[in-house]
Amino acid sequence: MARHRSAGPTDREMAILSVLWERGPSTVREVHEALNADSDTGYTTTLKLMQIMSDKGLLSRKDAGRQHIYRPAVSQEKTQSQVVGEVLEKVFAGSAEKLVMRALSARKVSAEELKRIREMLDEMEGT
Amino acid sequence: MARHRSAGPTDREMAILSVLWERGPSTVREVHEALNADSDTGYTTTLKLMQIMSDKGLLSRKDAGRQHIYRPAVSQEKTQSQVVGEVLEKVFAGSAEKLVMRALSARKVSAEELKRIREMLDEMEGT
DNA sequence: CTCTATCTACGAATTTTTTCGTTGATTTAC
DNA sequence: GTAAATCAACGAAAAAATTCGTAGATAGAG
Repeated sequence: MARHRSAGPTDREMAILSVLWERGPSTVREVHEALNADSDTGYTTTLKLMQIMSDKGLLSRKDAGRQHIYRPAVSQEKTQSQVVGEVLEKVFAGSAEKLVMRALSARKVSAEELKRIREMLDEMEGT
Repeated sequence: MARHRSAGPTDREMAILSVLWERGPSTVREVHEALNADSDTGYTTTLKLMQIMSDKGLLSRKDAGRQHIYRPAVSQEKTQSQVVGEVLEKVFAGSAEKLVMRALSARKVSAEELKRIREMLDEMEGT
């Protein structure tokens, strides 16, 4: 009697979405091969997952001869916001500050990026 | 033949850790009741999960008469960093900037917090 | 046309995560 | 002391997520 996931794509679904966001509309084969740079699962696994995602409304597809061309049906922005929102609640008790701190110390951030972050802070305070 | 989770506590495990980080060492009963403010699962569910987490090394426990006192065996800092690291890779293609942006627009951040974030940016640039 | 490769569909198996029922022990209230 | 409440242990079930095998259809090579 497991409970409902609040929302958001699963890990594998996320991986597939990432490929599609980056590559644009693609066939199962293309996604599968992009994916197998990292992992190593069968072709039908990727296919099945993409079919499920299509049913769920995460992907849309159209026929192209014998094969199908898939594209994301959800935006990267919204999905990212959704995931961040979940993590914020579940892991950081809602504190965006803490999350930002951890993110900044987790990775090198270029001077360019720091600048843009500052600009965003300015905007937020400016109002 | 599902694959290995790269790391990190599951959702429910995370919820339990959060309670323990906030409350400090607690009994199963206490954790269970703190949890059921939100969800609504049986006592034995919480118990079982905490036993599993104990086996995994996420929690440690010591006897106190008939009952056990549990405490986190992993730090909140490391766990948060770990989760952020995963999200960074899987959802933001490694871009801390993007993650920070989304986090900032996801929640109201107080002037105080903005200030501390700025200070962190200063430190990072200062070097 | 025939053979081979490739693709989707479908069902099912596996793994992981979450949940609970039952049991037996121990404490507490009466 | 007896009954009711509370607890940990354990095994198992249910749900969710991931994986793949097989089958049938279609396209392309020869």
